[in-house]
Amino acid sequence: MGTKMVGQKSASSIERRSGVSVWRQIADQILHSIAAGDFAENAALPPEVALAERYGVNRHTVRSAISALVQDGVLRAEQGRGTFVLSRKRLSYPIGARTRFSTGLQGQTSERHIVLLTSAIEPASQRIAEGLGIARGTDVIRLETRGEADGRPVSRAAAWYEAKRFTGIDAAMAETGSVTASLKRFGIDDYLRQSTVLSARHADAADLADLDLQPGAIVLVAIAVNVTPDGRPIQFAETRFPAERVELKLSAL
Amino acid sequence: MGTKMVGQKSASSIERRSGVSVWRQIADQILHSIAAGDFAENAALPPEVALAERYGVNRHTVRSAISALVQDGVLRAEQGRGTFVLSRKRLSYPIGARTRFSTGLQGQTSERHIVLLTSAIEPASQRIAEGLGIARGTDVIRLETRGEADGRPVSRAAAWYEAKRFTGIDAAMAETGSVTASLKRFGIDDYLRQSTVLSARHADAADLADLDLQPGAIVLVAIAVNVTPDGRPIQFAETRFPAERVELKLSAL
DNA sequence: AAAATTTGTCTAGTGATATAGACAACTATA
DNA sequence: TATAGTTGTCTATATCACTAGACAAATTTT
Repeated sequence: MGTKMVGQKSASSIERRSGVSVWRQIADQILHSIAAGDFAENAALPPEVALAERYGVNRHTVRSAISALVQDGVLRAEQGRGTFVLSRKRLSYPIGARTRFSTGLQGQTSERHIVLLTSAIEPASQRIAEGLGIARGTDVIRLETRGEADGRPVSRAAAWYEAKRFTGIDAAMAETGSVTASLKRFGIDDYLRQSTVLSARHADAADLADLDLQPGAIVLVAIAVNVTPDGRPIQFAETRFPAERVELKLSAL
Repeated sequence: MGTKMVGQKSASSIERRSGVSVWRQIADQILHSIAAGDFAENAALPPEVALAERYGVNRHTVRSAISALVQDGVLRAEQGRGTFVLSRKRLSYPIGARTRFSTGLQGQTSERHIVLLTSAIEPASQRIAEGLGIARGTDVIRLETRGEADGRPVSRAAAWYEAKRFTGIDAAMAETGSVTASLKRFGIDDYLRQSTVLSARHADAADLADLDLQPGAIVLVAIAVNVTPDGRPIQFAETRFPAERVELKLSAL
């Protein structure tokens, strides 16, 4: 019995007939194990036979899991030598009353920016109207953006602003690449995060494409309302983070 | 160019050969759709043939998805009539500086409590020692608890306290079923959440058992440090929430 | 009563997933 | 150089996942 004890980890085993294939479950566990810091950068994974024994599966099944992670750029396999962790650690993304994309990630990455993907004017849906405190059907501007750090997508957001009040914010965003700078043009020097609701789900087809994820990946979903210091709603936003690359740090509590 | 439909809903499609079976992907999407409020309580799901057409799969595949959700208590199928949503909405779980289990869920459920599962004394690991600001290897008390609301598990936590300072807190927890009440016995009338780190992952075998989840489910993981008002660490805790039943609301920002 | 709608069950065929074993290719080490 | 350890490839087989079609059973509508 390979009583492999991993510190505090449970003996995480495999569920059959669950709708999730064995190789993917193993890939997920390896990924989780790497993210948890069980392997140093460039460290060797246990050999395939050992992993197969540990998970109680055939070696070929382990190979399927590994090859998915190699495809994904997480591992590198070298014939005769072993399989090695390329692992980039997860970004710790701060969430707080004054969270700004750029400030919080300082020091963790060398390069980061926001890309404006599309913008459109549309009538406010029920939940957006509620969030912004306006009547349902009022025109709002929707900005779709992607946040990138070191060339990898780390967030994907849709943000809604009241159209009448923020005419031209799409151009400002495209030009400055910064929400804070864009809002300055509308006389808003400061804004606060009023509320945030967090959930998690499997990535859908859009997430897979937008965030460059593999099927089966998990996204963290944050729905937030930003307000001026005196409490007037400015922005309603839904942001999706790839759970494998990002963790959320609630620091300003 | 795929004209991306952005009504509110993405054209949520199915990924083949992803390691996640088609029926599970559909089950997840239906679940997500229910959680998003697309169906009223007791509303009828579209008929199987319609769903099959919409997802571009065989009717039997849709039936697999539905039967998993029926097994899971989310849907009820009635021959000749249709399939109906039993849907219990997700609990909105508040996370803030002064989050207490009981207070925040008020009004959302009729019954809620914390069960102490096990307790043990063990040497502090690196990360726990760091969190509590003590030397690695110092004895700490670990309390394993489960939070339940309306008879369903909504959280599963491991909390660590310095053993010397909080001798007997396990008994206090067992007796009172409340962290706040237990800490009062040690002269702590108030405590704050210093920091919280959030992530999400697939539920492992332990989560499945502890939280009564189906394989493939997602858990939100919150790692928190609680401190006294003057900043002394009291408790280091890791809490897992079932993403399908709980969302986290960051309100006290 | 009849028709239409919907879920439930059955059979059959195809492709993906997983197991099993053997051996080749490459690397590091004794 | 020889050996042990590791990844890469091949064949074969069994099981699961998905498709396809047909019909039964139950309910609602006409």
